[in-house]
Amino acid sequence: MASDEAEPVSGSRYLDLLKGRRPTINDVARFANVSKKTVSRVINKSPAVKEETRKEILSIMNEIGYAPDPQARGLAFRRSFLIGMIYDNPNPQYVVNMQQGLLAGMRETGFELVVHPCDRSSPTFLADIRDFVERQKLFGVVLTPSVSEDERVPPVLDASGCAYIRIASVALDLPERMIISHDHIGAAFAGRHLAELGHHKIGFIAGRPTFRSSHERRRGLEEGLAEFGLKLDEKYVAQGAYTFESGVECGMKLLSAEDRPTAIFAANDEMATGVLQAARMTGLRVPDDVSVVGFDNFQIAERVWPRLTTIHTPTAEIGRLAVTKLLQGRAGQVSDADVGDKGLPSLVIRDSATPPKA
Amino acid sequence: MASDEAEPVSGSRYLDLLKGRRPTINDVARFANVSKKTVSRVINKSPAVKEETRKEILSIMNEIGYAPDPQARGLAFRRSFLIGMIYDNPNPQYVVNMQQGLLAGMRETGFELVVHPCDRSSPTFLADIRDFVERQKLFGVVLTPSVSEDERVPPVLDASGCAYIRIASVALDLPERMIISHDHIGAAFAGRHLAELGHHKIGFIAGRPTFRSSHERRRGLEEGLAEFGLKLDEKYVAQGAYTFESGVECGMKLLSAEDRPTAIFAANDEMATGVLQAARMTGLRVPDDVSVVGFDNFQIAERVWPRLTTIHTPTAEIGRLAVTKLLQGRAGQVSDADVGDKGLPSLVIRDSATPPKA
DNA sequence: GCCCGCAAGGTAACCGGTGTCATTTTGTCT
DNA sequence: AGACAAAATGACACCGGTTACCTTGCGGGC
Repeated sequence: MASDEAEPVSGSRYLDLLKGRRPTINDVARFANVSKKTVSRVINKSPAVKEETRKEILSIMNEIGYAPDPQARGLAFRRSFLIGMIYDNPNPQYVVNMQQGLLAGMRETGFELVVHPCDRSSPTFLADIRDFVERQKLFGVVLTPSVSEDERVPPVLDASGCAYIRIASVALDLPERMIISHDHIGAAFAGRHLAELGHHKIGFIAGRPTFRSSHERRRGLEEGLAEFGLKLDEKYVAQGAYTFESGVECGMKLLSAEDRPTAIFAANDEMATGVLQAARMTGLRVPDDVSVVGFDNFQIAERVWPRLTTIHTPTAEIGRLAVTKLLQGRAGQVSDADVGDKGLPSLVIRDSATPPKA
Repeated sequence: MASDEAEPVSGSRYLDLLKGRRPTINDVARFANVSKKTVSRVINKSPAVKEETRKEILSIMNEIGYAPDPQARGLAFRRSFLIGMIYDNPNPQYVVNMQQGLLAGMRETGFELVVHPCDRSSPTFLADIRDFVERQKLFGVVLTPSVSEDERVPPVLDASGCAYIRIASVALDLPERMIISHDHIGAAFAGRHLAELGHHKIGFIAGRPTFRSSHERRRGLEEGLAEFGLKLDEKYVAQGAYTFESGVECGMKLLSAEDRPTAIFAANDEMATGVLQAARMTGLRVPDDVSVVGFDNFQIAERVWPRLTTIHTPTAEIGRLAVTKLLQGRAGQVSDADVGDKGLPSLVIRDSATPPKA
């Protein structure tokens, strides 16, 4: 079964008494000869119910296909069974992967996902979030970069009694409120890989500086290079904005310079794709004349030519961990939010990076 | 204001009586010296309230920042203020564009969007949908291809009293339950464009046949070609699956044949991108040796090389129209779901299609 | 045999709104 | 001024659960 709600068994001795209505807690109570409070105890896994009674009630629930009404429950709990995803990341692939991960984490939990894009630069930004969270009495929200990095947000959520998990590339908060994507570890793979290939003149295209990941990815690159005694030369660094267009622009700048790098690490695949474009425009071949490494391993990395060597980020997995942590501590939830390195980035070698020619 | 809920005015004569609680309908009633039923009438825009009373109540709501609790309202209404998006389309760009359109359509309405991917081939497919819709008592759902084309779904939704709008490339239902994307009109542009460029040997790569759009796009192509006395030759038709990989495969098949087409219309951008790949693998240049036209005009069309000439589909706009229609008939809703050709596809000329060389 | 304590379950009010129907107010006509 | 219909408002139960608190039954210690 894909749901925790059982099918009503046809031909049940109770089913016809319902006259097609969806069963309520009162129906269950009536059929089981108990008060609705006892049924409520079963729903909420209270230990104060005799095993025998519990079995009987569960069996009746199953037989008539009863599922508690989240709205009524929420009203009494003063909290809904909805989880919000608040985001401002413009990359569709990121958004979808993240949603998929969140949904995977909430499967079978009875929670539903409400999506809420936002604009951090809007004057009503905080009021929007507060309204969203308070009106729906959200159980919790997952924040993704760069909203997750905005320090004005957590106080608003706390004031509304809304739990939250911040997904970011670096620790910004208590561990129980964070899922860290460790971007610098991924970027270090890129640095090491390019150094191992024999590159010395390595360019870097940074992402939008309001995203911590941009800095983390640079830091990681430098760490990786340092292991081979290499240093990132400031003249090979360009300031991008995580967009394709900025990748083209920065690529042009770096590649048309007198002294150009033999390899470029772009802080995401979009910009790496832009570099591919810039290389074509400047008559350079990838990877023969210049190697390119991206970051994210989104679909586009496999669709462009040459296919991008890049850093894989387990976006969906991170999303799954995020809801798991958010729901942690609730009855029946097992904490498996620290499953080791499933949440870590890794290097994916394709065709866009080779040793430099001569 | 981004929300229909006003900020509480600080220093209000009432605000301190609330002791920090969120105001309820009882607070408003108390302050206005009316019964909560009258307040309820104002909330629901009942005409049976004297204008003077209404003004007074609205002013108090505004002053204390009151917003009705959707959960409580939903419980009484036996319907939530949630709208579901049920989809199985694997293209992230489509999903995100659609979500964006839906959200645009629900802005300021007090409704929220709950996303629900599904698997049409799962044995629990229908039960999943029923559970989702009934448990949350969804106000309505928007169905996108190919779930929208599954005739088993509407009866389930009807039985649950859940409104729905089906988005599809062709009419499948009553007009008030459909938004039609008219894919054949777009595909006709492609056919006309290639014919006008002087192509005679035109290939077509179909999408997954379980999507109506695949057939509609073929039909459109044929319509466009027919206007120039051209016919689609079956030997230039390949059966794809809307994926990049299938595009590569079909591209290889078509391009490595003895008698190859001079132009290929792929039923979406993903497959067109695959054709680009296949052309490279067979040593053919695009557009010099073979022209390529895609469909969708998703981001990838601008990121590949050469940039794809393609058919733009206003996915977000269609989504906006869908919720508008879904919410139609509710108080205060103006029907603008038939705003003419904003919802129609159009041709976007880029670099992948030129006249054939000799 | 009595009292206490705990396990198991019940009662009634409440969460924040809406439906139904009764009641009061208002305006109009004679 | 009185009668009466229409307009405006209120009382109360209810939506489907939960919390707070009370009752019951039973076993053990003295």
